[in-house]
Parts: sequence; structure tokens; C-alpha cells
Amino acid sequence: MSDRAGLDFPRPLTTVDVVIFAIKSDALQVLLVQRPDTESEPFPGAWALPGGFVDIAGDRDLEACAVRKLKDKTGVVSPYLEQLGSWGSAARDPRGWSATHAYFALLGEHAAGGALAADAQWFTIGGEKVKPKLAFDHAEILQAAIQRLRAKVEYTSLPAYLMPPEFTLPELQRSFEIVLGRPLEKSAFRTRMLTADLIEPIAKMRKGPNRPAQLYRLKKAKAPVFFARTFNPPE
Amino acid sequence: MSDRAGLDFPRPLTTVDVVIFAIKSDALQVLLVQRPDTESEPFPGAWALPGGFVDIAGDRDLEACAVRKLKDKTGVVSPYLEQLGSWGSAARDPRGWSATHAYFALLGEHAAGGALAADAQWFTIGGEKVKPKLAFDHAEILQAAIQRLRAKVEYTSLPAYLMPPEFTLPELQRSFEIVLGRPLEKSAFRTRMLTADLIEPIAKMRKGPNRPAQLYRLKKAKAPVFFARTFNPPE
DNA sequence: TGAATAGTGTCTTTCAGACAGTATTGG
DNA sequence: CCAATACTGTCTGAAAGACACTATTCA
Repeated sequence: MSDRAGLDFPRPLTTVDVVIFAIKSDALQVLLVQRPDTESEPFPGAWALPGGFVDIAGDRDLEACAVRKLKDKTGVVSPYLEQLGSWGSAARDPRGWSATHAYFALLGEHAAGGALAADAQWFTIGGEKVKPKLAFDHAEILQAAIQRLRAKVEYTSLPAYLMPPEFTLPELQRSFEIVLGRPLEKSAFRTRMLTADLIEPIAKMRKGPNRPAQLYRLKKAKAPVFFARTFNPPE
Repeated sequence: MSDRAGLDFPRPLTTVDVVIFAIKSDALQVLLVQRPDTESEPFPGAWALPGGFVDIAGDRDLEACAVRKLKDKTGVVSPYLEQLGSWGSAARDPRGWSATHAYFALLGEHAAGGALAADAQWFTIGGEKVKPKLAFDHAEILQAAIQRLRAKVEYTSLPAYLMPPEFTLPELQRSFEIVLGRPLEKSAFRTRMLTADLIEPIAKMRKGPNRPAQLYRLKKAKAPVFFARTFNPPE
């Protein structure tokens, strides 16, 4: 770098993309948007992660930009937003050297049911991907997000953010199991959750054709809890 | 985004910074570089993380850019390089909206002793920072790197990358303890490491004024090992 | 009363924590 | 033999795995 603020060299394109997860229909799903079907845009008509260019006039920082894009597509703000990583190379965008800052968000089932943007749609995750072929390197980013989510669910309380405001312990366990793709032991799960200072019972029960279940809610402004052991370490 | 590749809007500055850790003099240290003392540059004379602008002609991708900056300052390539996160905002660089992609690298004690660039120097880490006031938001990035390193050392084998090619188990344990800032139990440490399929004994011993210690080396091209429990979970 | 699901208890296993005890070198 | 450090063994405790058992609702 020379002196006198020599900033007249070409700069990469800078974008932010958000991997938005929710549990719908008893499955882990991700929100995708369809790219415009104009030939002048890269990947016309393809599905992609919600995202776009950083607006240096409007976005104060990267996270604000991610929140904006999330809000644009879902109308809600996520209870959990974490930076996933960044991907930048000469090849990932045909328009030139570009770098994207990827975030991942967890939405409660209630929030995921609201009014989506017209070009947005939920897709079920199968294994570590989704059926349609994704634009750019978004398949790779999505895979990283799924791996990160699965890894953290082994030893954190992240699935709590996928729940509606009131939920039962069996429902919470089901969310863990959906993300992990394997069953968990009921009693170990219960003691872990109840000793974690994460949730609190409310004076209501979930009724059904069987024994009612205690309803809980997340404790106020609760950051994710980290456990000292993973679940059920697959040998 | 309109059609016809309307890319003529202002782009953020894009940089890569690397937090380079090594153990020297029985302490965790980080490599910093001094910024040029010209008034036309931001933070003249201040210490900063090694880094700089992405060169869209020369750097194939972000990681290649990070490797280049690491090599420039230390002359070596790191056995471990992990993406840490990105920081981008209107305020962090007086020259305008900028985003940096931060990496962190672990260097073996041997590699950290080589010939540094003239403007580079090692600094001991105290707590979660370093004595000099850092340029930009680099104090925040350094703090995040230290927290990430400490957190991962609880349940991974990362300190193995801070070792020279041949080392004893007590030496490896000492590296864990330096990073964590607390002592570990000898026998639990040994069984954990030896069952991890991480290191292998070589036909040599480390001599001293006492019982010789078995020397080990990292197994070939070994990715970090994840343990199912943390050490010594602080209550 | 029985189906269904919620929730508890009990026994076992695994592995870290604590710490004592043995091993092997140089002086 | 002694100091010093490497290494092993043994007991304990905490939390998970497995799984049986009890509890409470509706039909």
C-alpha cells in the first residue's frame, strides 16, 4: 500500500447472504429466493439464498445489512442470527471478483408462517442440501450452514430458537431430533434442559388426547447455552 | 438490483487480516505489524494485525490472500488456518465503508522463530488483549480470536499445531495450559490424547536431568480432533 | 378400561478429577 | 540415595444411555 490514500484500485463486489432455517411440517427447511429471469442477470431463474449487495449508504454494518435482507424476505426479525463465514473469489460470480458475508438465522415456527416476499419459498433440507440447483456457490454455503447448525446442536441449545414462544419439552426434543437426524434419550434430554437455566415453566399445559404436557418458554433474552458434553457421541 | 448488470454503485473496501498465534517463551503471543508513520495513512505508527487489501488480480480467493499475507510477514505457511469472521461497517476505517475478512493461524514454536518482516513483532497476550492500542477495530478482532481459540481448545486438539514437529506429552499439555490459562489433570490429559488417534510415538526420547520422555509427532495431515466433552468444565 | 403420550426412577457405563504410587534418568 | 520429572493405577463422582415404570388425559 503506498501513501496518499491510493484507493483507486478495483474493489471486489461485496454482498451479504442469509441462510434462514425454520422447522415446518416436522422438517428442517430453508428459505430460498428465485433470481429474476432476465438474461442480463447471472443465474436467471435459479434459486438462491436471500441476499444482495451491501448498501454503503444505507447499511451501517454487515449485521444490519443481514437483518435488512431477512426482514425484506420474511417480514420478521430473527431471534438468532450468527455469522457463518465469508466466501470470496474471482470465480464465484460471473460479474467479477466478489466476496459474500454469510449469516445464518433461526426462525420460530410461528414466524416462518407469515407473509413471504413474492419470490421467496421454503425448501425441505435433505441430507446436506436442497433439491434445486442453487446459484453461485450457494450450495456450498448452505452445506456449511447445515454442518455448523448440526455440529452446534450437539452441545448448545440452538433449537430453542426454532420453537414458538410456548412449547413443551417433548416438542423441544423433537426439534433437536429433526436437526440432528437421530433420536435422543428422553430422560437425559429432560435433565439436560431443565438444569440448563434456559427455559421456565408457565402456568399452562398443552392439552391433547393424552396426558397434558407442561408448557415452557425461553427465559428472557437468553443467549444460547453451551453444554460440557455432546449428546450421544456417535462412535 | 436492476437488470443490465448495473454495477456502477460504490463498493466497500475489502481487506483480509490474519491473527497469527504462537507460543514463545512459555506464553501465547500474537504477531503484529507497525503501520507506516505517514500522516496520509490511517493510524500512523500504530500496531495492527497483518493484513491489507485484497488484490483482485493476484489473489484467487480469500484464503489465498490470507496465506499470502501470512507468508509475507513470517516467511512460512501455517499448519492451521481458520476463518474467524468478518467485520464491516461505515465507521471502522476512516477511508470509507470497509469490510475485513479475518483469519486466525497457529504456528509451531520452531516456525515462529524465523525471520520476520522488518515491521513485524511478537506481543505477549495478557488476558484477552495485548499492551499496545491497536489500529482500526483490530483489538475487537484480536479479542474474538482469543475467545475462539480458548473455546475450541476446551474440546479440540488445536494446540497440537502450536508444537514443533517432535514433542512430548508433557510439552503438549503445557501448550493446552498456556492457552487455557489453567492447569489440567495429567492422567486425564494423557488418556484423552492417546486415544484420539492424533499423535504417534517416534523412536526417540527427550533427554533431561530426569526420566526421559517419549517423543511424539502429529499423525500425517491430521485434521483437528473434536472431543465429546470439554476439559474440566468450570462450574 | 385402554390408548397414547408425559414424566420419573433405577441401573449401568463411561470418562474425567483427584491423587497416590511407581519408573527412570542425572548428579 | 536423592531430586526431578515421566508415567500408571485406583478410587470416586457426574452425567449420559438404556429402559422400565408411573401419571394423566380423552374416548
